[in-house]
Amino acid sequence: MSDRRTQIMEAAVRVIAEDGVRGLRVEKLAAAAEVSTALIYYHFKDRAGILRAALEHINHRAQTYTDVPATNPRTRLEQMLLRELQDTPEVRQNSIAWGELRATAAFHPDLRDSLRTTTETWNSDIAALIREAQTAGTVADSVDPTATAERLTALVEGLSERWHSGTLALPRARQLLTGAIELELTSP
Amino acid sequence: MSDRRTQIMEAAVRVIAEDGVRGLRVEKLAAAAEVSTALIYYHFKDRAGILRAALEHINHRAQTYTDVPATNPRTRLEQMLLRELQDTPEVRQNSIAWGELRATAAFHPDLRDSLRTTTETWNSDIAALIREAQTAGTVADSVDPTATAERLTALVEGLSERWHSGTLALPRARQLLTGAIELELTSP
DNA sequence: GTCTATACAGAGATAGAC
DNA sequence: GTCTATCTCTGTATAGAC
Repeated sequence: MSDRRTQIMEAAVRVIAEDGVRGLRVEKLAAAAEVSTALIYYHFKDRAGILRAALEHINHRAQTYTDVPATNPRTRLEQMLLRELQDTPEVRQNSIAWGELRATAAFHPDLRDSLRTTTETWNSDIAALIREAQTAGTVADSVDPTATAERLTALVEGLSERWHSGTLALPRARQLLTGAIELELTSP
Repeated sequence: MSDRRTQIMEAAVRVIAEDGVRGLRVEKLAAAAEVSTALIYYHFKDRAGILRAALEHINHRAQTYTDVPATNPRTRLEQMLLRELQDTPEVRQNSIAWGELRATAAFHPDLRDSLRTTTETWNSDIAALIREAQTAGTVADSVDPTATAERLTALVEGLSERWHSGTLALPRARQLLTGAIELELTSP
């Protein structure tokens, strides 16, 4: 991928995080990326192409920025999940943009494949961590890693959207998530 | 509110559920409502007015359609939550439209107040049900009704969005939710 | 590869009759 | 209150020079 493409995609994340997919205007994207609209069309063909590429890009960012210093698996698990609920520009941008793409996928089936892949990757990363923790003895064997991972990541998304829509304060969101992790990992 | 207004708003829910907020075209709305575009502008002033009213309308619908035949509190709780994850046209429409509303609120702060109110109502309804179940002895007293309600409703929203975006099959979503309810209501 | 300038379509909004 | 007809503007996309 050329430098220009990444430059435009980085700008796309910012613009989408600010105005939403719904509010994405090619001209504004061009301004944000400091290039002409024509160049954007040259690289991405059309608006749908821009969106597809932006999704891939956000996807890629989302997969990588969650790495966390290695301590014990259970702590890493908590940190990985909590990291999505942090008020830093990078996380906020990514999280908003990611939410937008999810929402958009409800109306654009062509976006779904890559969305599904990323979600599955995230789920199985979390599930793997749970299994590690089980091996280490910090989590009970009775816990179902797959289902637990699916629930926790879905909860993160739900909390995250409430945060961004102003329905839920961030500290409360983190608190609720911590409670859920506690509950999920402490078997009956 | 006049009949015409409600007629148009009912159509708006359908159109938004189908195309999203961004995909809402006044002309299409007019066709769906079987009126002229001019009439819509007459009643709602401009596109923003249409949207505001539509979101209020969705809000209102969302508050009412979750009533459930009275059995014991715990069962009603499960049914109220599971009801959001059903593949009937009405639920699907409402749920998609509601998701759109939430997503849109991230970029339109003026929508947040009514959104927050509705969410809080939902939360406290669920919390009340949990307290009832505690009184009835079906749920342990150690459960925190407020936090549990917040987590469960947020999870429903997360699962719901995954369902609509094609990331998660509906039966699986229901299964995960049931599991979460089980976990939340069965204290350590 | 990248720009400036521009064509073109589609959607929001209004005028004016009934 | 409601319609038909139409105006205007915004945003997508392309042509063509460099």
